[in-house]
Amino acid sequence: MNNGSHTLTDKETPSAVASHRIASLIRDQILDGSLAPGERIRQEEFAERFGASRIPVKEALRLLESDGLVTLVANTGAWVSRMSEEECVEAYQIRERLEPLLLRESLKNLDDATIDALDALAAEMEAGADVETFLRLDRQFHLLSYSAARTTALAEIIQRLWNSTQHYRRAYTLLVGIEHNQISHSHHHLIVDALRRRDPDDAESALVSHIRRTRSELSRHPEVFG
Amino acid sequence: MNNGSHTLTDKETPSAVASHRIASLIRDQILDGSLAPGERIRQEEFAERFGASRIPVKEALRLLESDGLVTLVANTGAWVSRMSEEECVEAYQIRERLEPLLLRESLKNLDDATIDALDALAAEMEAGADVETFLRLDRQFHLLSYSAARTTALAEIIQRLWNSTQHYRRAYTLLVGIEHNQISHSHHHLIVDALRRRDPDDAESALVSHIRRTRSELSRHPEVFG
DNA sequence: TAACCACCGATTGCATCCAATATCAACACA
DNA sequence: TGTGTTGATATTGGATGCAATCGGTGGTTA
Repeated sequence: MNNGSHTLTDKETPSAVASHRIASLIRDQILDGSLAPGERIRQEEFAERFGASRIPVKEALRLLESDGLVTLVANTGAWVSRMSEEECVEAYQIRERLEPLLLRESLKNLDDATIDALDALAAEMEAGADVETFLRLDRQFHLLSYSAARTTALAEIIQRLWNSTQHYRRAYTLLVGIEHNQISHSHHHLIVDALRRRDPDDAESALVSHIRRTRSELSRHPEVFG
Repeated sequence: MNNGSHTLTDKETPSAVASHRIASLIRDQILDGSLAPGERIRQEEFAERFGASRIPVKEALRLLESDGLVTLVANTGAWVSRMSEEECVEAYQIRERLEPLLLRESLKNLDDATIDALDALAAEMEAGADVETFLRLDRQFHLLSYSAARTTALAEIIQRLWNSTQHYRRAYTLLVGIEHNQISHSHHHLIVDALRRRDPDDAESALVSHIRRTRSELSRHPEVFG
């Protein structure tokens, strides 16, 4: 889905094809926050920005629409998708059911070196830094914990959900500060511990409570969706 | 996603737009079996068949690719997606986690009349008929049981999974015959019973065992994927 | 005889041009 | 003064034509 370094499914996307390349560029801009929800995307403007015609931009927007990142209205235009609180909560409900399954699948093939790396990441997060580093390390931690899974369709659905909620996750973290998310460190350690013991059920339940906690936190801060 | 009558999410797809209309037509052909997995889809051929240019066909193929129904290779062509046994099993693993959630969400708003209708459908299936009727009623039963859910993203993911596995479900049923799926009737009755008692946990577990049974049956008949 | 290379047809990807549609502002009218 | 209507403008959707790329076939050579 994404050609960036922070990808989950590295399927060979022919980025030689302009429409896919453009889709990746726009996607990155949405994910890193330079394109905020509600902002309009004009085909002509982006076409000349990327030095291409409007056709590949149009197709790129279609791709992003199916990712849920862009909302298209016929004969009218394209906007960066805006999520309501209900939609975001729904995404977390789905993640709560699916990510444990992905973690379980990954655990089947997870080697000790990767578990050590996860441990190191959890410790590094605890050292504390700025919000952007916190978000980056958190993403890295979870993606690495899923990296040994061979279930590509599942990974793709989950990556989609991560992407579509990314903006609101950042907004929430910026709002409450990382010190308010200290409890996440405990969750991460619990997950690493369960993985090291090769206990899939325990790993699942630790991850469930981690995701559920974030969901309820988001519900307590509806101003993120204003 | 789909403009046909057998749709789950009736979001206003502007079918005035040619690319969406064409996507629906091709999707229907894939779902009803007239376009089998592995078959090639030539842009020019389908363009003149639908009385349009190649551009909307190309965009329609992109849409179908993101639905997982079509596989695109750059500068080479498009084929109806073919699933391996592993991919199909993976789809069922995901369904096993997600559909119970959708059923639970639906149950919150399900009225008694709909439950009666589900009961009637379960009975009608038991009366027995040909394979095609069996498949149609089964689909109708489950979609109706989900119809009161307001979680659109969840419904969309599940519809996608149904669509991508539809061909293999049909192949399996044709192979073993409907009499071999008598046990499904019991599952359906269990689900209706749990819904009538407004017991979400019981409804979930009945549905889980229903889906899991189908998954293991599919694993026992790998020739479906030959 | 088998393997390798060059060429050619077929098919898709992209750019340019034209048509259709929505948005917005000015204007007439009650 | 408020409202409905109508026109101009901006923006997207689609058709045609050309360039780029892939797959197969024939010929050549070791």
